[in-house]
Amino acid sequence: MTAVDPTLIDDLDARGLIAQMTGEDQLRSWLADGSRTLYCGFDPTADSLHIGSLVPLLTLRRFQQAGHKPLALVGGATGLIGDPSFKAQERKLNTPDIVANWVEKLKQQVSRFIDFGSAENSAEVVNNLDWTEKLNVLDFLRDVGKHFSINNMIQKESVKQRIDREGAGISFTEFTYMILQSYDFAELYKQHNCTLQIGGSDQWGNITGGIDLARRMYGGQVFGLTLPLVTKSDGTKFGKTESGTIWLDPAKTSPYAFYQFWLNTADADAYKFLRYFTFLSVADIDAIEAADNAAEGRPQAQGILAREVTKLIHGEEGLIAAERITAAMFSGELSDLSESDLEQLKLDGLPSSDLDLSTLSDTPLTTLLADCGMAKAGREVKDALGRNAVFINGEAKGASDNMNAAASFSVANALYSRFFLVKLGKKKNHLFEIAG
RNA sequence: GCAGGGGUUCCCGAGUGGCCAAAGGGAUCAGACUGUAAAUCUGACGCGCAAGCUUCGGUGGUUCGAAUCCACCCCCCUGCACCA
Repeated sequence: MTAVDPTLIDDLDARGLIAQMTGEDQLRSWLADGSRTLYCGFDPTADSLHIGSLVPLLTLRRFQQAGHKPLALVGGATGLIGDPSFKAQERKLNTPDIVANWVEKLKQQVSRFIDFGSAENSAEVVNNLDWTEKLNVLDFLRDVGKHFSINNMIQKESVKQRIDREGAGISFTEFTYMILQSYDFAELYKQHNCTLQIGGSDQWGNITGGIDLARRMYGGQVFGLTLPLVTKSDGTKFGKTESGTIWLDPAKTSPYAFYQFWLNTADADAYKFLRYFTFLSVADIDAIEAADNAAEGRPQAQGILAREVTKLIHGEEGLIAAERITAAMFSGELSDLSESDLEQLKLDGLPSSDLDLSTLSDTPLTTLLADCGMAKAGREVKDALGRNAVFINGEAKGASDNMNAAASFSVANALYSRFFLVKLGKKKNHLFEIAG
């Protein structure tokens, strides 16, 4: 039997990672007394997870490090239905082939965060479609549905607003989601002796549903633990930026952009995020906070956070690439960059595109920079030009340069006759390479 | 099905014949201040370098002129009825 770390719950608690749990004392001793199997579900709602799923994902890993066996459940079945929990509106159903495709991608992604190789508590990925697919309706209704009381289900906070609220409503399909997820827990209890489900705090209703079902169907005593929803001090939504969601897939959010996201964390959130998203000890994080408070000026927390999380998600190479670009864009002199440095930045994931000089004469900068994705619309570029906040190879451009892109992008001005590094505002950079 | 309420620019939400690309707030972008932070202040915020162009559920109409008026249609909500 694998040795377990009995302080796990205390550590999670100290990190602020426990929103709710069932049978606290019982659960503590249950986890302290032996290696247990737990699971967390991830529904395929896109072709990649985003940082919203990071807290549960990393928590699975914390359990594994403490000697427990994690199961990552990918919701091939539940993804076909859609979880109504705290959703304001009914969602559109995705087609089975799309969901199946996403399931495959999530399986691979999830696999990188927990350890499958080694020990007795090696992780597994399971798919609830495997046991739901062959279930027929009548059996489901008789064997599973009988254990659920509609009276209880409509009391759940997670669906209450959909039931009470004007203008929303809930379909039978989504309403049934809770039953499906409950069935997962019961099934995992039977198949894997899985006795704990973790998830975001929005999953509480679904988790307690599963606990009841496992008891009713198999007489099993199982537990639930939920993790807090990540919030930001300024009240805006965590995990989104102007350019959209922060994904875990490096093809969707480059390690550089990922690193920058964490680096830009507000002071008020930085230490909380260190506790949530890194494996640094709580004592170390407290020490960092104390040191930052004592010091003048810029805190070190964001840098540590960005490094730790980027390394966790994108590995050492991803981190190095992100730091290389950051150094070049925010501190380095352009003249310090060698030709191969520039080539490397492009490979590292600095946004870049090819430039055809021959078509430049009638293209305003506003169009050019909006099209390459630096700004959402020409208007933003225009605004920046009006404030001399556009730099091409370090040279400030103003409104009068707008119609004269050809002069700004001339071979003579190019770095190594090939590259243009364009900066819009303080934080947006783009590398152009002369095509051909 | 009947009655009533409603569909406005990313979101919330004003606007009921011209002064409306459409108040206000949020989100977002840029600038100042800083520390690639927060707060604050400034500017931008349908598209377009511009001239100008395209919007207010849809289609048609009235009018010199419509988000605003009329007709029909679609969708949502609330009652009631129908169904059982």
